[in-house]
Amino acid sequence: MSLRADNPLIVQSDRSLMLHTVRAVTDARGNPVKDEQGEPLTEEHPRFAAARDALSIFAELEKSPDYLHTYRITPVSIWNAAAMGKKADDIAAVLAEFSCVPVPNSVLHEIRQWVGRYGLLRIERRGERFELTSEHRDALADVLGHESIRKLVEIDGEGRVWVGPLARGSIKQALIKIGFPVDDRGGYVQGDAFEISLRKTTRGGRSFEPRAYQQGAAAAFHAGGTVLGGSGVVVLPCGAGKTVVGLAVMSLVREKTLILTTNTVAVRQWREEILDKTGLGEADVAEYTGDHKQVAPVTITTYQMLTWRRNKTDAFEHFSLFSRENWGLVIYDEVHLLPAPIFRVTADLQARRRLGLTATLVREDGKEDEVFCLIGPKRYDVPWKVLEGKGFIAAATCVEVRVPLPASLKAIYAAASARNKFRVASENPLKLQVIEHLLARHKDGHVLIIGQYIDQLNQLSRHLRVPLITGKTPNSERTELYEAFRAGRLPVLLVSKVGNFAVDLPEANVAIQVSGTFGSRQEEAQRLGRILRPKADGSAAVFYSVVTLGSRDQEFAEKRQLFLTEQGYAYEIVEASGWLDARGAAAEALP
DNA sequence: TAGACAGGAA
DNA sequence: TGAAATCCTGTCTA
Repeated sequence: MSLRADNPLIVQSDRSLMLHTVRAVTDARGNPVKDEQGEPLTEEHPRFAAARDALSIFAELEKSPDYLHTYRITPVSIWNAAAMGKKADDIAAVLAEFSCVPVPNSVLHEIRQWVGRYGLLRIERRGERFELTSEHRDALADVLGHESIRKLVEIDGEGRVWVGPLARGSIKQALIKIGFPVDDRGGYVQGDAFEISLRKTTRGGRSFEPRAYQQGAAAAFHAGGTVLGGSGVVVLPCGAGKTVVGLAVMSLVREKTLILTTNTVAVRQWREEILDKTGLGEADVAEYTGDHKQVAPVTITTYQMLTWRRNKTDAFEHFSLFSRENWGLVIYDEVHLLPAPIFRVTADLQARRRLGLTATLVREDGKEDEVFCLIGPKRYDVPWKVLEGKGFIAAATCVEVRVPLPASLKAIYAAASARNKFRVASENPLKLQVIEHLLARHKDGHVLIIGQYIDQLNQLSRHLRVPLITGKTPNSERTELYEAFRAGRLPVLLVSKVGNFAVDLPEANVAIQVSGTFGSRQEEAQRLGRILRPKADGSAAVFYSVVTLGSRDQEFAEKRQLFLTEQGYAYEIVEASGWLDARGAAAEALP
């Protein structure tokens, strides 16, 4: 393949990738075209979108300023690709196809090494025991050189390496720490059989069939019931119907199932979905929460329930749930939020099938490798833009609105400690006028205003005369407000972080984010997800992120946008000074 | 028996 | 980097 100088990608020897989003416009003779000010004109690089989609399979987006996106290739990003069947040559071919300069050999070499390491070590079942094995004796000898590995295994007289059933998880954790992902072919114990079938018509009376990608995800996970599948993560956008993937997997596995979720609202939603779309009856599906501690062939509980203990030193009181039934499948909802203690239990659960569901594989705590080895590799993912193209999620535009800091706050901002700067900038009072402007622009919209600081939200609530839902709002009042919003009686609703979690507001088509958690990429994705339910009239959704110009607020906003940028959402940037009324303009301009 | 609320944990 | 929300249990009231 010959190198094309007009390609958008540069691969550097430190494994970072630089991708040009634009290129210079040239005339027929190849000379750069300039605008009236004499600045060179640019246009979107014609190969940018294709390169972005291809890179996202094996690299992680790190920075995304306007003209140049930076990706990084990491061991886990390569292993996830390898687990999906990508070969080193496939990855090298993508790099060569989009690169404008030669790809450093050292990088190709490393990729080859990493891909080669996936599956180099395997766990195989031998009767009641598990053997750590490899076709390459050197690799085995290599890892046994590490004390952390040696203490977890038993080596017999023939030099064969045995792993106890309870060490199966910890050995995988230890091995990935030294750079060896294990292909675990140890298989699963058989859970108690339990027939679960999908309905053709829901209880609600609508015809039902999982969509092609939902069936594809379930099939990829199940892998025909062989040891090649049965554990791993399915990545789907918010609003794309992850629950249905869970149901489809349950109908393939047909054994007793334990479902773990983040909160009780989600527990109830899972239960409703199961009753609505499968042949199971009320008595087959139990909720195990603070309110009702029931156990049935399908049991749904929360992470917190399982990790609750009376005192710091006590044992986890509800752990017995894991052994109370002979589960054949454990489903981890929102696997990117999985708390550390659950990792520890999961290490002991390697003999059960494990399905992780999430919209974003990225974790802010960097524990992707733990997810990789304890739940399993990524089995299936569908890019957001693909589902948007097919109309399964609404089209959306993202806008970053930059508003100046009023002069009165500039001194306070400058004097604030690094950590307070973020809060001062986040709570910029001029954001109020920007919101008023946006509300006027979307007079007929169903608008969610989302923020993180209660003080700020209270002020907005007073000035805008819009009701606010926070964690303190009693459940009855929440239900009432959500209902009014759904019915269209309430066009605008203010929500705190409660809005990040499972609330179904299909009508919402505009979201305005006024402040958010430091640099949380997954929070940004969740919040966009709030407005992605397809609209009855097929209209697009708009997501505004209001930030203070040139502040910590703006810096963190950039980091938050990374995940969505990787998914192909482009943030349009708007300066809001022009929207401020006389008061605001004056406040900004004071000496 | 349900709900409302407080207190502690992470 | 810190704030906010959550969950659990237990107690009180009607």
